[in-house]
Amino acid sequence: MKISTNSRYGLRAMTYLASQKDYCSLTQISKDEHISRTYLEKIFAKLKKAELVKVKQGPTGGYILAKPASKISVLDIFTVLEKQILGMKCISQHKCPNIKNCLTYNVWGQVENSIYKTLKSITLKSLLKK
Amino acid sequence: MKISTNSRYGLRAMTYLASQKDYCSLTQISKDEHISRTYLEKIFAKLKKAELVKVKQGPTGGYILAKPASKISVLDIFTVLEKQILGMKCISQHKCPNIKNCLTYNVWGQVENSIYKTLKSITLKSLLKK
DNA sequence: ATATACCAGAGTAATTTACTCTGATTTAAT
DNA sequence: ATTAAATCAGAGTAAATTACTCTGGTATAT
Repeated sequence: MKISTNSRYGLRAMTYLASQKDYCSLTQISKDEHISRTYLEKIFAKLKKAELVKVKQGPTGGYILAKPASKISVLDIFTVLEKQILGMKCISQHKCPNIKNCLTYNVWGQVENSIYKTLKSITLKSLLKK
Repeated sequence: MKISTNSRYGLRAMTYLASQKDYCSLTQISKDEHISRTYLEKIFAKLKKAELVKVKQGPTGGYILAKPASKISVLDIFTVLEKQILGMKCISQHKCPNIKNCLTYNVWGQVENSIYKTLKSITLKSLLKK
């Protein structure tokens, strides 16, 4: 069980943005965080669509948080970047034919819940305080 | 983020054992739970090594829980079958060179902790009560 | 005008997953 | 003792996923 590179990079990039005052270019984030720029582009396309960041194009442009760092949780970010926080087909798409009799089914819901709760409690601001 | 088939099958098989009084053969579990027998063999080799199940060989043999169902948690099972509950290299193997300055590092520990706590609180017995 | 940014989609190598196949070994019941 | 039913062990593999890159755009502030 692990968190995808997508989410991990996204979290790092968002934490980086939270630590900056002005717009940051992807090239800059790419250099400082050692993440491929083209890969960052994919990630930021999603973050933008979800309105977690704002864009300014052209020279001196880049990305900036769309909200205060205290209002953006890790859950907000992972929800956008992780296909599913806990991607069990039997939970998400009701794919398992035996779901009604499945004794283990409840486990996944409980685990998912506790992950949600934890991720929601961590904001970008709280990460900066370190 | 998802739990491996290994762990899911293992949990189902262990829950099955918990619901039975006597030794169960892998062929029987395989049929009832629709899991390939050879695949089950791999899983049970690990469960046996971890002393979560006991073996009786020969005809009428098979596997049985090594402890009461109330004393076996889902965490016990996943610890054996999941390579790592939350397999982030930066947590487990100290692979990241930037770990000391990493602001996001704490997130993984907190998530891991909450998963642990949840999995530990669920016993095989509690799953049967449904 | 143009440099510097973002946008978009196809492509891909490496890794991981979820198994199977084959054959040996052990042991309880007869 | 025989044998049938079980476990044990290790190599092999097809399919899916991951973690990217490559190419060629488009938008816009200076």
